[in-house]
Amino acid sequence: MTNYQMPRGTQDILPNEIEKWHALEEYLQKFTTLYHYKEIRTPIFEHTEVFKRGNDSSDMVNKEMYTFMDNGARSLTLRPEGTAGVCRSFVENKLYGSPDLPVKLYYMGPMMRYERPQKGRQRIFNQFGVEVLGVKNPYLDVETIALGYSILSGLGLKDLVVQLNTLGDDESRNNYREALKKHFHGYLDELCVDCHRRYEQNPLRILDCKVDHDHPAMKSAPKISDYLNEESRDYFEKVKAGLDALEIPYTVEDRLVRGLDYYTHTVFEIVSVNEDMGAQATLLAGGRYDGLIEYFGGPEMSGIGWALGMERILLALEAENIEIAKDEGIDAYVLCLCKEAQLEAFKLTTMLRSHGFICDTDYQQRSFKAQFKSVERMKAKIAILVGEDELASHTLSLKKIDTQEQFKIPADEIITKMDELLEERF
RNA sequence: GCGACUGUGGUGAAGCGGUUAACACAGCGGGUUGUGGUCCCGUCAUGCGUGGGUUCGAAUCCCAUCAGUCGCCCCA
Repeated sequence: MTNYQMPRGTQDILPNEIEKWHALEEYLQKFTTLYHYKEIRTPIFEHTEVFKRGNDSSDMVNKEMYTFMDNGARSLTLRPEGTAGVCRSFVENKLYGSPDLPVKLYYMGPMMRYERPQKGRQRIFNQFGVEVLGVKNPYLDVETIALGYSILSGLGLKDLVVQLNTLGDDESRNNYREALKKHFHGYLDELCVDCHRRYEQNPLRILDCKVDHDHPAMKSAPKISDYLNEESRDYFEKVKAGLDALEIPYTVEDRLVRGLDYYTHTVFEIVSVNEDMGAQATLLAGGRYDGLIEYFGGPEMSGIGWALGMERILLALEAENIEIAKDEGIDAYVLCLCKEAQLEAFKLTTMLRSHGFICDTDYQQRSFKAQFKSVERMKAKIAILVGEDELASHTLSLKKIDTQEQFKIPADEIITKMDELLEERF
C-alpha cells in the first residue's frame, strides 16, 4: 500500500469537498470578469529560465523548484508561480501590441513548490491570480488592490488586513539597500545566522526577521521612505490617495518586502488575522514589476498583479465559519422494492434524468430501510417507490420528503407530477 | 533544510510485551412480509503506516523509512 501513497504535500480533492472548489472558482471568475479581466492558460511547466532569472535571491527560485531535464538538454521547471509564465506569454504572443492596453488577465491552477508542508502550505497548491500588463498608472495599482480586497471581503471574510509598501524604482531601492547594509554592518555579530545570509543576498529581508525583531538596530534602521526619489515617492502617494478615495482600509508596513525579486514600487499583502489560520496567513499578495516584460524580450512595459492561495481562502472561510457552498441534494431517489422492479426502476431513473431531474437509484437490492436511508443521506427531495403493486397497476408511489405528502399516480404522469412538486429546477 | 509531536477498521478512538484488538459512530441484515430519521438485536480489523530487528511471543521495545500535524525558514 505504502508505495501508492500520494507524494508528500499533495492532496486529493474528494467529492465531498468539490462543491466548495466549484463555488470558489465560479465566484472568482465572475468577480474578475466584472473588472473585464480575461482568463489566460499557460503551461504547467516552462523552460527553467522563465522562473530562474540571473540574480534571483529568493528561496522559491533557488531551492524550491521542481526542475527536471526534458529528455535531452532542456531544463524544465514545474511552475512555482503564475506571473512569470503570463509575462512570457504576453511577450511571446505579442499581446503588448493590443490596441486596448492594459491587457488584464487572470489565471487559475496548480503551482508546485518543494517546501515542507504545514497548515496552509502544500507542495501542489492552487492559485488564482491577476495581471494587468502594459500600462503603468498608480490607479491601476489601486484598482488591482481594490479588486483583491473586494474579492475577499465579498466572500464574507472579516479578519482582513491590507498591508502596503513601496520598494521604489531601481535607483531608490539600490540606494536603500546600500544604506541598510551600512546600517547593519556594525551589528552583524549580534544578528542571527539567517540575517547574515540576508545581509548578503537581500538586505531588505533583514527587516522581516522574527528572531531579531526586537533588536534595537531594527528600530533605528533607515526607512525606505527616506530613500525614495521624487518619482517613486509621488507614485506611492497617488496609490495611497486612490485607496483612500475608494475607502479601502490599509496600513503602510515599511518592513513589507516581497519574496520575489522582480517587484518594484507597490507591494501589498492581504493577511488574515484570524487565529485559526496558523502561520501561513497571507491570503493574497502581489505587487508591481517593471523589468519582467523586458526580461522576456518585450518592450519596456510595466505590470502589476497578485495571486491568492485558494486552499488558504478555503481555510479562512472555515476559520470564520462561512459556508461558500451547500449540498443541494438530488431531486429524486428511486427505490426498487423487489427484484422484478429492477428494470422498471432503472428505466424510470434514466427517463427522469433525460428530463433534467438529478436522480439516483439502488443497484444493490438493499432492504427498504437501507434505501430510505439513502434518500436521507442524498438529501433527495422526492422518493419514488417501484414495487410489485406499482408494476401490476402501472402506477408510481411518490413521497415528498419535506412535507411528508404521499401520492400514487399513473406511471405516465410522473414528469408532470415531478414538475409540480419541484417548481424550482433547471 | 531545521525542531517537536503523531500514525490502530469507513470515522473517532482504547490497548503500551502474551486480550478472540475494547468501545462509540457510520454501514449492512433483522425486529416492522411496502415508508426513513427513535429504540432493540445481530454483524462488521487474520490485522495495528511500511520495512527490518530484539524476543519463546510485538499493535505494544529498537532502528530505518514513508506520511500527517504544529512551529522555524520561506511563501499564496
